[in-house]
Amino acid sequence: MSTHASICSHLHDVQDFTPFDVNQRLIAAKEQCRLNGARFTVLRQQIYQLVLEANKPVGAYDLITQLQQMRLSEPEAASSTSSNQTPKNVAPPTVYRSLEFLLSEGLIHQLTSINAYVPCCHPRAQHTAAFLICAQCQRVQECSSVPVQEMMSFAEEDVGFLVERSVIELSGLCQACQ
Amino acid sequence: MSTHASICSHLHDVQDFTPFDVNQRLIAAKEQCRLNGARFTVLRQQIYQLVLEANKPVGAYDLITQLQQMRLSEPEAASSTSSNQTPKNVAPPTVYRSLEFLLSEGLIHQLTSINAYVPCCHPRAQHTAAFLICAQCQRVQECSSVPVQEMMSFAEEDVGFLVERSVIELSGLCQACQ
DNA sequence: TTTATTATGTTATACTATAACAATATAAAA
DNA sequence: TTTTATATTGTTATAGTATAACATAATAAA
Repeated sequence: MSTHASICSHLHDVQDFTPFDVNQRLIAAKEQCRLNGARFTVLRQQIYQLVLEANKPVGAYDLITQLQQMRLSEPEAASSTSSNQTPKNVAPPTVYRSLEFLLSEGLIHQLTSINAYVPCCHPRAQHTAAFLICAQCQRVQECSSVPVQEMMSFAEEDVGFLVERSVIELSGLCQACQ
Repeated sequence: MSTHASICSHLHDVQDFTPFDVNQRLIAAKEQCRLNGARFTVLRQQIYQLVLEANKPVGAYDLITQLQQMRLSEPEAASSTSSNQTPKNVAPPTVYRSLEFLLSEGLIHQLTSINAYVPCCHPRAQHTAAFLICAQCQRVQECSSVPVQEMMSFAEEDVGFLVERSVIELSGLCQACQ
C-alpha cells in the first residue's frame, strides 16, 4: 500500500496496493482463515484479489464482469474429459456470498452509500471505521480515529443506543483533488 | 412531536408527530417555500405529509403505494367533463422527484443505509446530522451534536477533506428496545 | 395573450440484491 | 476407505431501488 500512511495513523488509503502488497495480503488472509477454521476458497481469493487490485471501490456487478472475463480467458483443464471445468457463467449470488464472507472475516469493507467495496486497511476483528470517499479520484481513506470512537461512545453511553452496525461515509473532495 | 426532546437538545425523535404537529409543519414548510421562491405543490405537500405521519422511515415505493391509494379513494372532480382529473397511476419518478425537492429544502432526510426517508427534526439550511436507527421499533433519532461536528472538523481540518455529503447512520437497539 | 419555465406524467430500463433450490466439493464420522 | 454430514458454489427466477428520456400540463414571466 501507499507509504505515506503508517499502520498506526488511523488514517489509511485503501487503494494503490503494489503487486507485492496484494500478495502479502492474500497470504495473510489465507493464514487468518486457516486460524479461524474458515475456507479461503479459490473463488473467495479471486474476489478478494480483485478488490485489492482495484484502484477504486468496486461494485458487485463489476466483480461479476471481471470474474466472467477471467474464466473465459482461462485455459481449459488439461483433463481429456470435459468434466471438472469451472463454469463460465457468474451469477450475482456467487459474488454476493463471497463478499459477505470477506466482510465477516473483516478483510473488506462495504461502502453503503455508493454500493461498493474496498479492502480493509488493517484486517482485524470487527471494528468501526469512517470512510472519506473522493468523488473526483475515487480514492478512499479509512479512519478509525478519535472522532469515530467518540461518535460511538456518544451513541452508546450518552444516548443508551446499542450500535450493531455503523455506516459513516463522507463524500467530497480529497486534499489532492481540491 | 414527542415532548421529551427539546428543540435544543440536538437529539430528536423524528416520528410520533401529533396531527397538530403535522399541520404546523405543513404550514411552516409552505411558508419556507414561499420565502425561497419554491413551489410547495399539492404533490410535494402530500408526500411530505406522508413522511411526517409515518411512524417509521418510509421507502419511495411505500409512498407510491400510499399515493396510489389516496388517488383512488379521492372523489372525482365535480366538473361535468372528464378533464382536469388527477391521474390514478403513480410512477417512481413522480415520488423520487418530490423527495429530491423535499431533501433540497431540508424538510426531510434520506437514510441511505435502509433506503428510506424521515422528516427533518428541525428544518433549516443544509446541516450535517447522524441518525440512530432502531432495528426493533424502527424509530429514528436525529442528532447534530458535538461528536458529529467533531467528525466533520476532523475530516475538513485534520485530513483536509472537503465534505460534500455525509452519511452517518448507526443501526441497533434504542434504549427502550434493549 | 404569448412565451418561457417549472413540474408532473409516462414508458422503458438500469442497477442492486436476495430467495429458493440443485449440484458439487470438502470435511467428519463410521 | 466408504459413508455421511456440512459447507460452498451453481442456477433460475425475481424482488427492490433508482433514473433516463421524452411528453404533457401547469404556472410564472414577458
